[in-house]
Amino acid sequence: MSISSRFAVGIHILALIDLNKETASSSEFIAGSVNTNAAVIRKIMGMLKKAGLIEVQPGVAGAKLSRELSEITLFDIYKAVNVVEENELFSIHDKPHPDCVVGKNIQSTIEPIFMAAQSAMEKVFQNLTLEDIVKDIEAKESVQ
Amino acid sequence: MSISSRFAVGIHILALIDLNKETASSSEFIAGSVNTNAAVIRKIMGMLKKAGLIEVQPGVAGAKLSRELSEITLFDIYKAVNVVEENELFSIHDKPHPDCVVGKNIQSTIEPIFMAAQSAMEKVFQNLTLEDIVKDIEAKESVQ
DNA sequence: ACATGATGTAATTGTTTTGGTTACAAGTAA
DNA sequence: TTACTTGTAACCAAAACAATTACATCATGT
Repeated sequence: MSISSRFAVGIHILALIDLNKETASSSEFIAGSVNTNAAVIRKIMGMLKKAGLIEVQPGVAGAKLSRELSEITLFDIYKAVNVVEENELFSIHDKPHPDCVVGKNIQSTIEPIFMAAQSAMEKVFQNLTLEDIVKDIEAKESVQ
Repeated sequence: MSISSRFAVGIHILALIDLNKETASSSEFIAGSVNTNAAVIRKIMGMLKKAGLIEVQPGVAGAKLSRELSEITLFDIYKAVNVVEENELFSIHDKPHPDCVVGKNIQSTIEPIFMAAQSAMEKVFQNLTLEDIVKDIEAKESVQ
């Protein structure tokens, strides 16, 4: 099991749009950097657009960020690309036997724990922004 | 995307073995409580056995916990049933273009963040034991 | 107006994972 | 021996992913 790479690609796309501001980042160009098909990029960019993170116009090459780098958290991207449903990171077997002490109670016992675990994970993304990503990339670049 | 219910079922199995100590919990019996096939239960119990959490003997019905309830964390179970690989909760697109500023650095920038998020999630399970689960179930039971 | 090139989106495909199912070898015990 | 259990292997349908192809639609420059 693994969470879709749409999330990583989404971060890649947004960072690239910013670091490549001077020229238009077409889906073809981004696809070259990500190393995938342009249609895949357009699909993910569609999600980012729908979430209000970027502005794109049909027919015109490129996209721009809707907000400041520091105003876009990784959690925003995570939600935009829809890689994990709300409180459904962990699946629970359904219809455990209601006549059994464990079967009757296991779901309500486990659910809040799974929710807490998912929240702990998501909080990491809430505390990081695209600015952190871009600055980290720039720092690595300046060293080389 | 969702993490396999093997984890939830693993917790269910162990809690049931404990709460049903007085009689032997055969795979058939457990399957009834979980509401699935006995072969599925045996497969998961094989993982729990391999991880040293339970003791089972071929041919003889039932299983017993290898350690005290308080000595078995949810993280132990999580690892035992192998639902998420080490540091691979999030997948990252591979072979981004090395001639691109973003493509060259994105992986090393994102990886530690993804690891931190996964760790935050796993820590929740490290801080909970089967004892917490069983006590919670017993508490619910005593109210009814 | 028209050609060019871009985005938006649907349909298809191969691969992998999941959970369920059947079957059966091998062990245990009355 | 008989009955029951665990341990596995094999197989299947369904779902998710990422890649790919195709094409409608839009924008722009000549």
